[in-house]
Amino acid sequence: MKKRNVTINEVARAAGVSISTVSRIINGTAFVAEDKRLAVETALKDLGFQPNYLARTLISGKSMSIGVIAEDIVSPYYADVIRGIEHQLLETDYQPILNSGHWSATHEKRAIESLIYRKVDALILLGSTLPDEELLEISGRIPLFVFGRKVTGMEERCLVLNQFQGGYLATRHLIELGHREIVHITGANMQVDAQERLRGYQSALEDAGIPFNPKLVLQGDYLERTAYLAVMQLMESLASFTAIFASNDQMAAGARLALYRKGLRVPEDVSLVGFDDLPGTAFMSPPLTTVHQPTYEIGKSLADHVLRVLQEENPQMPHFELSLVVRESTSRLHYGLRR
Amino acid sequence: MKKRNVTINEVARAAGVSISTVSRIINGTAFVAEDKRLAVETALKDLGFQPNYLARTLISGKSMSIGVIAEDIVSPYYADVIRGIEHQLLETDYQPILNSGHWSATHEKRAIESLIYRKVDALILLGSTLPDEELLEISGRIPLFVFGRKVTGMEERCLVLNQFQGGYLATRHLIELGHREIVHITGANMQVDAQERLRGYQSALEDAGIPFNPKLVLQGDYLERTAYLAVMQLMESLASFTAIFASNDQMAAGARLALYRKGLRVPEDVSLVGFDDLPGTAFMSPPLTTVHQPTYEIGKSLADHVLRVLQEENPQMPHFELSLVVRESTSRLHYGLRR
DNA sequence: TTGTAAGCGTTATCAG
DNA sequence: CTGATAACGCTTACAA
Repeated sequence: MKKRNVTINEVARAAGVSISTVSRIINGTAFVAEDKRLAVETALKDLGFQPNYLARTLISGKSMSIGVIAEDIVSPYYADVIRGIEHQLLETDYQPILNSGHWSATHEKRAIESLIYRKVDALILLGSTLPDEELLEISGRIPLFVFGRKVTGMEERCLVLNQFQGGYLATRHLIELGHREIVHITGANMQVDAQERLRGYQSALEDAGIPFNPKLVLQGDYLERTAYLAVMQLMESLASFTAIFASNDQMAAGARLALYRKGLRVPEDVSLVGFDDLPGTAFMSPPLTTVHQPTYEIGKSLADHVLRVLQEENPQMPHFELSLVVRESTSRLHYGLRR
Repeated sequence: MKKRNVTINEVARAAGVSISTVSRIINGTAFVAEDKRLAVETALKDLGFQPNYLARTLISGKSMSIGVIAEDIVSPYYADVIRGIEHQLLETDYQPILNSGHWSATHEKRAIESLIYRKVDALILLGSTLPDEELLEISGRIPLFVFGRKVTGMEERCLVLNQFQGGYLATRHLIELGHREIVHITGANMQVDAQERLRGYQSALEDAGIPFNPKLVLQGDYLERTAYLAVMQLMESLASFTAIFASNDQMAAGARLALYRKGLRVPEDVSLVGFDDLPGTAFMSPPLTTVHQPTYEIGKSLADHVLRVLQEENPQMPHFELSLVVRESTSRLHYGLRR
């Protein structure tokens, strides 16, 4: 079943020309007499010639591929960025090669080395757990681009969103609806985005003259279960609150289930805001008010940007804003109704 | 910034040996005198030598990579299979190279050719829209494995789940709870799995002596919006039903929102069953009863199987069963309460 | 045990 | 315009 691959050599012999001529025709590098061109072209077809990528790349040094490492390919958040990258690259000769970092510095490092070893022309990191110095060092070896993380020393290669602003927007929205006892469920402990969103929350509170109550800040980890448990516990402690701002949509779902279990309605009894605007949150019941991250567009722009850099164009890193999407999980506070 | 890559040649010169000796030490192919070994090893370290994958692969013909093409990497369903594949491969020297088919034969074909061109050692298709003959032809060029689709002529390379049984299980569950007016929202039109699930639904109905009512079958496409719209319309037509079985979890969410909009409770007024058991459905409100597909395990087994085949082990393709996960979106029919 | 040299399949650089 | 021939970086007979 395994027919040996036909090489440029056999084509040359079949067409009665030299291998250089064949190469020229394949790549359109130079003019070739009409008759030879014809002979070669039919030989190419007849033998079903397929160029060998490895041999090509070995010479040119360009693999026409771009490595993409996401913390987690499964996460819908990164998946959407990846979709954008893929779509943008579809029109070009470049191929994305995907890999996961699994939120672990070891795995990430491994994935990076593996892709460099495979001679990808550039590397895009969708989130990263490696220390700045290490990323800088890698950046010296290969064109490196990072999404979701500012690396000092290579700021112009980083695309970050203003998560602080997102947290602020979400919280201010709740405040404007009259809420003052607003719970915040944080993201994974040390993660920068999570910290920024918390800061946004605090800042909005402060600007509205609402004292910060640490008891209303619940430690989460971006997963449904933890948020669910935390909110359950909060309610059992009889704490008083009228709104919840979760640091991502998944935790908002967890919180929503806790409220459901305790017979609290959303938004009549408790208003709920998420973060990310994952596909699907528009179809939660009720549809979730959340902070939209333009992930797909980011993916497209990022890929485009990388390509430009590879073409030595020296473009500006694109910039994106977060925006609040008001749906049906938030409503004006009904005074007199609280726990 | 671009230091030229150090080659085995420079290492050899630095260590005062020949390139073959260096190669031998790197690959452990043969014994080398202790002193030379030491010299080479320090040279390797000092120069920071990194072997060139392309040159290696050009010779060996093995790229130590496995191409994975999913209809859609973003779909949580396939993403979970991919996660399984990745995890299994993590322990080996093999690298997965991911790509999307975007539910289009053209894109899929393109992705396949691209990966073959890149000399992946095997190809895993997670779903496929190409005709059988084409897949067979590809299978002649490279070890090919297909998940979610039976290709005649290469059955032993296909891993399929019994979707009929899943549909049957879901429907029977509802019947056992006393429901007789059960709506089914189908998956994308021509897709085999969707057809099988519908057949399972019909078969369960028949076995219970419940006449099949085509008006209760709603045409879906696996997306929330369509299911939402279809159920809204159904309710406005004043059709009578007490349960809904959606062909996937996303459509179940869409249906759930429609019920929510009309003030119908789940499961008190209408029972709801999904399909897939995507991460997150356990945290819908209420947690969704659904048919579990062991996607992660499938990914792991599949990768393991591919590796074995590559090692000429001739293993049996693993087999998996679907199972019903009963959560809180279904309950016994309250007689007298219906629309 | 070690080195020389012949590939692997292309592209690039020369002369002609 | 075209054809030798030298790379590309590495592995692997084949000698020594």
